Amino acid sequence: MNHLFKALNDPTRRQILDLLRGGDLNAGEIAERFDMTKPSISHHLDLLRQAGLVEATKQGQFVNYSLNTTVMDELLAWLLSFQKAPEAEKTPVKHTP
Amino acid sequence: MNHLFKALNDPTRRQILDLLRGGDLNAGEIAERFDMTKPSISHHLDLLRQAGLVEATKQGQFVNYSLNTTVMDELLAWLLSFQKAPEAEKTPVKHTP
DNA sequence: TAATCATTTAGACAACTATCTAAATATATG
DNA sequence: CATATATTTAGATAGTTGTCTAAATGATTA
Repeated sequence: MNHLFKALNDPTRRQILDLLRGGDLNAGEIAERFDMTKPSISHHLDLLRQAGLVEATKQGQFVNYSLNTTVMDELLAWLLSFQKAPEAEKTPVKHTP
Repeated sequence: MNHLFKALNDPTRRQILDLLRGGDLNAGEIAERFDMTKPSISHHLDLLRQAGLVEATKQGQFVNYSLNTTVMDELLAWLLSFQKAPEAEKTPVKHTP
């Protein structure tokens, strides 16, 4: 999960993911929405792609980026496994009937 | 969520969280389980504490560390919001009745 | 083919991070 | 009080990361 955590550990990259929820965009359209140069955005997109969070498909001159959220499943499972009460209660508690 | 993502973006820190699921441990007990110096572990514990993922309580000579998973809720919600289908289907599909 | 547009690659640089050793602080105990 | 134990703080260093500019690649169009 290293690549995934690394990819998510940046506000710009998380914003890109949020952006793509509205539908696919190409690299230029994504870059337009940030106050950052295109090479920088290209680098972020590369890290997202390495993590499997986005898929890049060349369409003529353009490169289309689309979300792939299946990669989040493992992380989701890990997080959820923390949520369920793992320990027995230490003091007796009246349960709802 | 920056502190949270930063805290989770390290294998040692994630291992510490996994360790603490088995119950509270003090700093020394945690350090014992890693091939790393105590100051390094202390630093990792500090970052986990900053993110709110663990709580440190001094008990005499020792410092007890315990999990606090409530901080994960926001992240969990964000991840889950990606899972639900956001778009209408593009081709008609027979729904289960 | 030449010119233009979209995107990425290369290289540089400042800032941040993980780790270490040495020292400091705090608590317990003879 | 003096010594030992637990933990953190300080400072140093190598490696990583985010960003930029300049150049390269690839596709479209005059």
